[in-house]
Amino acid sequence: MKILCLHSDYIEFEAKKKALKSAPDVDQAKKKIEECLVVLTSVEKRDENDPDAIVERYVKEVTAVANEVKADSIVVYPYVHLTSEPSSPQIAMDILKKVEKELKKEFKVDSSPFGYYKAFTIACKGHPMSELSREFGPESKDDCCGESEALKKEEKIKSYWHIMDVDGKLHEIDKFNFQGHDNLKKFAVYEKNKVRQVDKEPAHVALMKKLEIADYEPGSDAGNMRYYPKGRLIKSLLETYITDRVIDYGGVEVETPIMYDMNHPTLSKYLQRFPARQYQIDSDKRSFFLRFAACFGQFLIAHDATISYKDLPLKLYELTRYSFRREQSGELTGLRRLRAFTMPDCHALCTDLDQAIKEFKIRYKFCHSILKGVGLKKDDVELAVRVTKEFYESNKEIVEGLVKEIGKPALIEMWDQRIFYFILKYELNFVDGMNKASALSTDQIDVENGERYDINYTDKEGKKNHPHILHCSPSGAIERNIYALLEKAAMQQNQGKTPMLPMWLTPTQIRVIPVTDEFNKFAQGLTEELAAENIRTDFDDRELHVGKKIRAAEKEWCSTVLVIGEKEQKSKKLNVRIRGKKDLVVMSVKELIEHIKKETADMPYKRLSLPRELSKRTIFVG
RNA sequence: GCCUCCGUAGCAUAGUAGCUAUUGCGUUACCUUGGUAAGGUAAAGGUCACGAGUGCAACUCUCGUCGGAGGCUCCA
Repeated sequence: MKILCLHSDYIEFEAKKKALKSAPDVDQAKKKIEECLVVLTSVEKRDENDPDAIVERYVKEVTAVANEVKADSIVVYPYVHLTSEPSSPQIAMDILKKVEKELKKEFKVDSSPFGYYKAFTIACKGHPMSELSREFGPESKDDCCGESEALKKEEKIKSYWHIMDVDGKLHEIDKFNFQGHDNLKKFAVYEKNKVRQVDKEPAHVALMKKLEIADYEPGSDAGNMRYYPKGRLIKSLLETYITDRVIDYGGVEVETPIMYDMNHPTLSKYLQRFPARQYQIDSDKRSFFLRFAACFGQFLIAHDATISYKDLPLKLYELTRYSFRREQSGELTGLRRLRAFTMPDCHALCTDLDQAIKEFKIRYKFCHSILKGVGLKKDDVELAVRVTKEFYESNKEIVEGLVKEIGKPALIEMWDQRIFYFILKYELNFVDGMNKASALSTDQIDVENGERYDINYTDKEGKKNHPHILHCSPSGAIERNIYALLEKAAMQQNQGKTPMLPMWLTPTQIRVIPVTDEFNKFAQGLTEELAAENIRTDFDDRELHVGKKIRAAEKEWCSTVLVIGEKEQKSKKLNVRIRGKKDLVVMSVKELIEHIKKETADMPYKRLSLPRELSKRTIFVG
């Protein structure tokens, strides 16, 4: 919808000739209205998705303008020339009729005839507020008043908060004894009361820069980060790890487009169920939105596939680089909350609720195991379960099972009716040093989209059925994993411990430091030898004193540091400084390799794409 | 999106309505050949975020824009 509001002394128009066959006849061809707000109006193609929302928004906008300029007479003037993508005349007429009816409740309203060539004269007042244009759609991004269906619905729905203990008993949050469960308390308070007392920048923001992992990119939109070589390595390792594990679990990896047609019949309906928070792209005459998850692509694939009950559960998987969510600018922070993020998304199509529940349980264990591999144990996360009352009443033991598995009390949110498309959902939340909580792993039982997307499988009797669909991100966003690891390291540092990343993610696993440049050759040989074992090794060939090189290695969080000189060259024994340990350890090369292999067992390996000689490395951050 | 605070060299910082804008790290050059967390000397490096306004004079005051942080709100 595009409108142009003109506060006018008068408007005079005359209907000359029908421009559309379908145009209704008019009884009064010529008309003059004085002291009015003329609203030139173009109804657009995209408005067809949700005419009622558009009417509501239109009335709101026009009312606001009319009140501002103190006009009590409004002229709705159909004016298709404002847009290059008009809606069908039928819908436009329908919308305009409704608009007129609504506006009449508060204003004197006239309208010019629809579908005619018209002659007109407008005398615009010319004061600063007298000419205003507005543009909006059912999905418009600066949609402040046209809240989506789901949002409005959510306001009405009551939710009940509880803590469930390991024995499956529900407690009121206020009455629960949180002793020994500090993080859960912080998380529960955070979720329920939305209380926050933070005045500092989160710790990981400084770390992500200092360690040359990631940085803000002023040349892009907010929440779209740049990743330096070390950050790319860490991301790539996490991506590989999670993808490999999902494939082991039975995931079938696909790749789907990052943008979708706004007017696709199925997608547009789905879109309307959520707040208008997506990026839009206009290309020629079509509008696209950037995906906020892999659901669309995977559902469209599933829609076209021939699926037998024997194939189920069918687990479709994609690592989305990127998913996009246009979060409000004030909500973005470092790597915690982004507008472009990398999210593994694994759906499972299941025959019925029973199979969905069975699979849901398998995946819950799977998520815990994924997070453990990433470096986040059960101690590091808090469980939240969101469930409809109806589902809970008849499936208590499932929720209890989730709590039992994590082995500590959890937050339960219960709704008296279903808001979104799911009946049960859990999240594993990380609570950071400032008591902020963010969801990592999550899974949902979706009872709606099988039908919405017309996804079918053939059952034993040869009949078509819609599957139940599980939506799971086993790790949550990769960037958020990095955020959690850095925040965890920062918390350890505050407790006087040495901050570090899991060794398999550490960019430099072995730093070789020659005592003088005399030993550079030896150092280089040793570096190559270790690197050949798939251990990320580099050596500090810069003309610096040993103490300084060690300091540099410590500041980079290198897992192990070797200082080598004459002693090592002769004895072939290495003095190894292991991060987090006070004393030096003497090892042979073989023992060192074994130590690293043991620490990184079963985790993927990738090379770091930087020169092994530190003197040849570009400094990306001061 | 709204409210509050912030933006000075690659990074981190000091400072003032007035003459050539601090300091540290890093960078470059030279000296130092050094054994487990900072060796020495020197040099280069700045449109004080951007734009407008007020003043004889603006990095400094005011407004706007952009970017960042925190709060509100939100998180499919």
